[in-house]
Amino acid sequence: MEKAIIINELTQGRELVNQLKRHLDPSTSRQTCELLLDKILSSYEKSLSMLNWGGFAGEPQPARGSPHSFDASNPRSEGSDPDSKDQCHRDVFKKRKTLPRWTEQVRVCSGTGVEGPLDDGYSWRKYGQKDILGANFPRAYYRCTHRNVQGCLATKQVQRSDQDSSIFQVTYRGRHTCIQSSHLNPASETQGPKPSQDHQEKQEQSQEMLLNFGTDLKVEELGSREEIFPSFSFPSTPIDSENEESLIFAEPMKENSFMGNYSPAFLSPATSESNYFSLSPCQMNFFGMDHNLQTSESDINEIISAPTSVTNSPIGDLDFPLDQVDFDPNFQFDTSEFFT
DNA sequence: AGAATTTGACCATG
DNA sequence: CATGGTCAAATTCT
Repeated sequence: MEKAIIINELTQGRELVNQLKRHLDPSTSRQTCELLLDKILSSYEKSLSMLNWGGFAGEPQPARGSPHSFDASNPRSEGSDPDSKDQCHRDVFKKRKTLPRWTEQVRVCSGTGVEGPLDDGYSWRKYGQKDILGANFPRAYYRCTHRNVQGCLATKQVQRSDQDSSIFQVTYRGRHTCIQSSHLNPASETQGPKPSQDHQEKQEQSQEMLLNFGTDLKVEELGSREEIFPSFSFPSTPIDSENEESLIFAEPMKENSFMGNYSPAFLSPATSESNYFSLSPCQMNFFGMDHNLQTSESDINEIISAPTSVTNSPIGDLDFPLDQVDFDPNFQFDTSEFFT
């Protein structure tokens, strides 16, 4: 498993080098080249760190959702009693706090200029939209379509970037506990749902995403950064400083037949958005999975008071802040210029 | 008809 | 009180 990931990383590094090679002409901005170099370095760093520690420094995805009870997760059940409504509200927010949260920057580039809904392989249902202070574009709120059916608590927010309207910042919250009916893998179904299947499932997801992107939108993952650190699990870490993840492009290797000729649509820090549009539709779909997801528990009491997942799962619950220890301390965050 | 989206109102939080 | 997040009725879409 880890071997495959490392191979992924290294292969990406090779591809990036190839890309850089193609960029070696005067027309390409030095910035772009440096960006590629950063990515290449990140790829190698990641691989090395994985080899060094024998384990995966950061989980590619957090564990599947903790077994919150469905009832609790569905506060709105046509509540006729206003009092209970308030109570439920509180529950909702409590839950929210305990959910892992991470953000990804996604660039949507389509030849026709149609910025469509970002399809990340899950089915989302929009439940709100809000104008955000200081932002040119409203923020859209989505939750998993299967929330009511399966109690899946995953939500996401999509915020279009002010500077580059082709960039969306997607903030995910909570993980999918639902089963995507679109692709029920019979092989894995027979094994039953086990916590240890997370990697596999996530990989399926990303593959599916790739397929979706291939036929529909071209989406690039630009990067991601973790937002929140609870204060207690990592006292020695400067909490105020944000940790920025380098760009990791972990597309599944098996279906990369289209990999040969992707265009240099590789972006470009927010400074050079204009020439990006001049490019023809992306020929390459890169999808980067975030390898440094962390949970964001802000209330220790809640963690302690919700030990169900810990006791139920032999593997342990990655919702638990301990998995921040997995955060690779030696990893270099050298792509900070990437973000505004 | 049922599902999804829109949109103003409501609520918690700082 | 301003702001961000969510609800839910109304509306649109399939």
